[in-house]
Amino acid sequence: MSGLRERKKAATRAALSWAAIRLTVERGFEAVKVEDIAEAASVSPRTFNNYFASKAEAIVSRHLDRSRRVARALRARPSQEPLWTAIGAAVQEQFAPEPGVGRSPETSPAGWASGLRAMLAEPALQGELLRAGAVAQADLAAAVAERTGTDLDRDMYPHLVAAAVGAAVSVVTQHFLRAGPGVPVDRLLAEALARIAAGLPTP
Amino acid sequence: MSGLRERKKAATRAALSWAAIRLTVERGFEAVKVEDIAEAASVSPRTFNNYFASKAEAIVSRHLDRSRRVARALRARPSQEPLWTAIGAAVQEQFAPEPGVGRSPETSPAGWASGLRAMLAEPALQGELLRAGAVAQADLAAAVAERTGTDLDRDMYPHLVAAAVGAAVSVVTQHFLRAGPGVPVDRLLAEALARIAAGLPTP
DNA sequence: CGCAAATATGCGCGCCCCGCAACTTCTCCG
DNA sequence: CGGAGAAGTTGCGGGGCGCGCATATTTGCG
Repeated sequence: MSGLRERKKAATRAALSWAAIRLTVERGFEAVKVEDIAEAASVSPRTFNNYFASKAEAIVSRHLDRSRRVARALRARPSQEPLWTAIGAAVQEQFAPEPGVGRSPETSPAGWASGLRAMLAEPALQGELLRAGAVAQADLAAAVAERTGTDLDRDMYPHLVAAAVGAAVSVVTQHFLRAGPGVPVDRLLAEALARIAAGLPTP
Repeated sequence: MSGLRERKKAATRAALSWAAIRLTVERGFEAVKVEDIAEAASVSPRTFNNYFASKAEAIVSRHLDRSRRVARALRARPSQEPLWTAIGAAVQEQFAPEPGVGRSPETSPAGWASGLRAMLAEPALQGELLRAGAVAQADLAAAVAERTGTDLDRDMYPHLVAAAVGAAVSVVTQHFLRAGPGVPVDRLLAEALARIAAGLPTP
């Protein structure tokens, strides 16, 4: 069912989200009006709100989509694989650095990075970002429950695993933004997940 | 420095937060206007925004305060105590059920509980709640760094520990609201923390 | 008691989010 | 292939909200 309609809708959604991100990184969250985003996506302001309930939602939309794919990736792993091995692979698969994407041609890498930091420092964005993480965790918990034969309603286990994975991703992201790209993301992710799977003993 | 000024300010803040919570539980988030909260606290609407930047912030304020106390409690534990023992105690200390508090005299326990659920289901609230958790985690990470002699900027370890604890608290809360008070909170918390400290092995 | 600082309040602006009612574009089936 | 109907877009308008600014009031202190 990928008619013209669906494709156009997806395109508009992506254009809006991308415009929201780009403009916010360039000018700052407060300085970007919904009208600007709509215009950048060649759409009426009213239409913006048909796709997203807020500026923050639009900006976070990409992160949300990517995070939700982790659960799908986990289901695709062979079922005889140990849980934490499968989780590690599923996460790496989604958070691998995408070649070429993620920067506007007009902006210098340095300016982009600092704009990104400023954007992620925005309180309104942080809340939305964490909410996106929570949504993704619900998906992931379901996948974990399937794989381990636990009950989503009665057992805390799948929720704990999902929350721990979310915590790892979040911590790695923050660390990466704080310390800069000295160490590649996949190494950091592997380290974080390994520590958690080891019970976080005092080093 | 606890002059009349400070005490009055704290009282107003508490009154506003409490009014926000009570009214939201009774009527629902959308149905409560800032004006109502201000009136319930005998304060002008403009003053509300001198204390809180949004309705959500006011509602979450109590949860935030409580969560931040965990770090303080951890510092107060004897330093020869094993890390996870100390953390368990510090968390339990803050999230122990408070006798008598937490309900308006006018409302039935059942109505209050269902109102609470509805309130916590509100997207805007969830974001703010998670943000509060993130703030508390920063405090907690600092306390963990002190205790374990790790570096907040260079090591992910203290952040991972704090995030894991936050995840545990969050999961327990959700489970408690989902399954009802069949099992006491302190048992659930103990179980969640124990599982994390054990590395979340598949059960 | 009286002044300086902190706080509370009133006013007004700009923006955001959404419901509603046309209007346009796509889909699907006879 | 053509027209009915579904789905998407847009303009309009309103209710609230968050906040800057100026003013009035209260508190702390000498």
